Amino acid sequence: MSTLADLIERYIKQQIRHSEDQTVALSRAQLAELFSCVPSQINYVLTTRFTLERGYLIESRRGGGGYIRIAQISKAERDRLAEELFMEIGAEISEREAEQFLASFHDLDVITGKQVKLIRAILQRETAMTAQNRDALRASLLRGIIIMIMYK
Amino acid sequence: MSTLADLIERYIKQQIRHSEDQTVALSRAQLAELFSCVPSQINYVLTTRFTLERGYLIESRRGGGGYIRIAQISKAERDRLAEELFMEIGAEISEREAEQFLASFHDLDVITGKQVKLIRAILQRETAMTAQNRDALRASLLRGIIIMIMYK
DNA sequence: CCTTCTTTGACCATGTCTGACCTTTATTTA
DNA sequence: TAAATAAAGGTCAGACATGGTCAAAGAAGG
Repeated sequence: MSTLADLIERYIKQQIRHSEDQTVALSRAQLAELFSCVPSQINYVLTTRFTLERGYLIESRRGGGGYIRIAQISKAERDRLAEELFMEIGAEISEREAEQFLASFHDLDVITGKQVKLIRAILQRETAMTAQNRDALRASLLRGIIIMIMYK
Repeated sequence: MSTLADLIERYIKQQIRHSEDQTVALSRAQLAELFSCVPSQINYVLTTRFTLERGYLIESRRGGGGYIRIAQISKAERDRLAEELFMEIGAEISEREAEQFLASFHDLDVITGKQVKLIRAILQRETAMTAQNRDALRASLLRGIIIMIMYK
């Protein structure tokens, strides 16, 4: 049985399919009106079904002329973004930055959740072994591992 | 879906692009007339979209023959401003501040429109995951991402 | 039952636009 | 040329128009 959230999700995805550029702009209030529900229900659907992990970008604006725009990131686009992200790995990165990269690569479906854990463990283990230049080592490792996965 | 302010902003930016020296001089009253709105609407657009942080200089004069001149600053100047802007990212920033920073970096050509969207999504996603210290996390993420882009 | 997902509503934050009133500068007039 | 007047532009508060958040109640599934 479909829930309201499912219906709204389906509706939005249909709109995206029918669009030219895999993007829809909608009014939260109007959508809520269309489905006879409270506006915040729309937020619920967005936060549970149109996340970055699932390949969607959401942007919105309040006030007069406000809107919610949902864009589906295409496979090619994701690859491009992943490529860009990869280029952004500097010569040296902190543990925290490495963590951010891992999360982003995961979001872009470059690596799985298990791979994230494995890579994290590898980074920790390897950097613990050397006394200097851990950040550089971490960057090299991350780069090496990611490129292996990307071009497998 | 565009608001009046958006239309006026677009119009002015177009004028600047079509100019020789990245500068336009306009009459507040005439512009207001052109867009059928009150003159103060022009001020609204100027103060929200053509700020120094975003790379524009405004000068004006009242009285007979008065004018408003908008100038887009040079590339070198923009780089300097971007540097300054970066330094202004505090230890903790709100979502709204992050949004302003993104708009500013975008106007200063540090990041592309697509990068803005991606970064916004990443910030939202990451901050949604942790319950505390969101502002601090947001600041770190923004700093990290921007600096990687700036010095890539 | 217990947990997780869904739905709602009260309250919040932010963006836009207008109009009344103010200030500055140029031009005209006495 | 000082005063008056006209011709710009500036400020600000308030009305509106949206979207966002969060906690709690309700529903569905194990």
